[in-house]
Amino acid sequence: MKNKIFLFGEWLPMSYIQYTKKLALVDCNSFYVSCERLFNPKIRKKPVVVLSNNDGCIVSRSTEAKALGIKMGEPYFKAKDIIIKNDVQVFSSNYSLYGDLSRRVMRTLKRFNSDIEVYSIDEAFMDLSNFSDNEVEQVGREIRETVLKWTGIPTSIGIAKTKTLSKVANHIAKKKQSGVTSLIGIENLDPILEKIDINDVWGVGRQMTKFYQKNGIYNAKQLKNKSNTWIKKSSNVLSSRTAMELRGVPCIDLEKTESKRKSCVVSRSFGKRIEKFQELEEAVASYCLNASEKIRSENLVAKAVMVFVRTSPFQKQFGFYSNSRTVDFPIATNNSIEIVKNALSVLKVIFRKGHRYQKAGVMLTGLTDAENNENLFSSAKDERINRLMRSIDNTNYRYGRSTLSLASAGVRKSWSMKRDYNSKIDTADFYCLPTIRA
DNA sequence: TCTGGGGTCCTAGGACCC
DNA sequence: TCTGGGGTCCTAGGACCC
Repeated sequence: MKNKIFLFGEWLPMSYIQYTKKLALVDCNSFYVSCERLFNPKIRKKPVVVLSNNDGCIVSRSTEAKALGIKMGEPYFKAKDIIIKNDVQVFSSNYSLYGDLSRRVMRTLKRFNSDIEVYSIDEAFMDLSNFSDNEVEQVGREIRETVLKWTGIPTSIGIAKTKTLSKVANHIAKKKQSGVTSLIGIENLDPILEKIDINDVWGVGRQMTKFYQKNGIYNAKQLKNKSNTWIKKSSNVLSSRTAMELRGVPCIDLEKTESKRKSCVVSRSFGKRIEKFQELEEAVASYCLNASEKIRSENLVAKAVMVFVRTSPFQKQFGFYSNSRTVDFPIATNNSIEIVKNALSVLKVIFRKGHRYQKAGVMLTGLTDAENNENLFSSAKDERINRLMRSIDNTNYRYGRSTLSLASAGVRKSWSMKRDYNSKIDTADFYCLPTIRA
């Protein structure tokens, strides 16, 4: 319990009594849509949506699209009528573009303060504690303007004493012209928290919303004023942390150093339903190649691989089938060949003939540093395999993914996902540079 | 006809041990 | 025939996030 102090019936970080923090949450507005707009001025004022993988769901909406009543996460086919009627511009997601623009935004933020936590592709927490209470909102505005000028991406910024409150502030900032809201220096936050629906509080999801509402808690103020004992007893520590944070007591620290991940998932829905074992085998093999390349690039090894397959949960008339199986490796590995071999061997076990498979995936678990993986059985053979993997990775990096692959991953890939509305912009690909003719 | 993908953390319950 | 209690570790499943 070093670095912690017992306060309000809870172990809290020592930092709480040392000084009060000022945390900013910077959130890119309709991030994927903003990325597409950057390279396509014609859609600046139009309603725009970006679809998830396989063109399945709507995952990003412009303000105009939101105003039309298109909902977040809604299946594309259900929104199609509104989309056609209102000439909504539709894009398949283009993750290499979004990833690249995200890095530009984060680099810009680091110019203001290197103490940032990159929380997701479009969000970062920043520590602005070294600015005074009255300065902080103006600093937020400067950050916002700079990001807009340097990257073209509009953001909203919320500033408060805790992460959960800065989420609240950000929620308010989203609706403001200036795009910046600071709750620093406000004595009584109750009138503000009262207007925040309980399901809009960070950390309160669908299940907890139902539970809270059943107990008469409909907004953030009511949760804040509920006793911690009751919350902890009827839920768990995470919920009581949320309540503490609403009270202005920081319980969730800024994570400045990005920690190594513990698992790596590659999974996809298929462009069409699959019934043949061989096609499933190809898909699982290529997901394995993908995942093992990813962990090699982060210098990790996996203790086990899990394989899963399933049919569509929405088409009950065919009967739902879902199954998974895990294999442990005798020695942690990142060798593609070994990972594929093991994954395919358990795929045989969970495959049932006669199903229309909709999705499959692999998960590498128990990831640890490759350096610490030396053991009694390491041999010259391992070194040869490592060299082979390195040269495959280098080739694929230079000439494009899956230039070098395994035969088991298939060549035709008839199962691969749909991307009918790709904008074909790739800021990380030389061949996508626009050409100018003289 | 068509419904995403990739993470983390917590908890309950079982296996196992003494 | 009667069959303890407490600890640890692991896993699966659920809840949350974006």
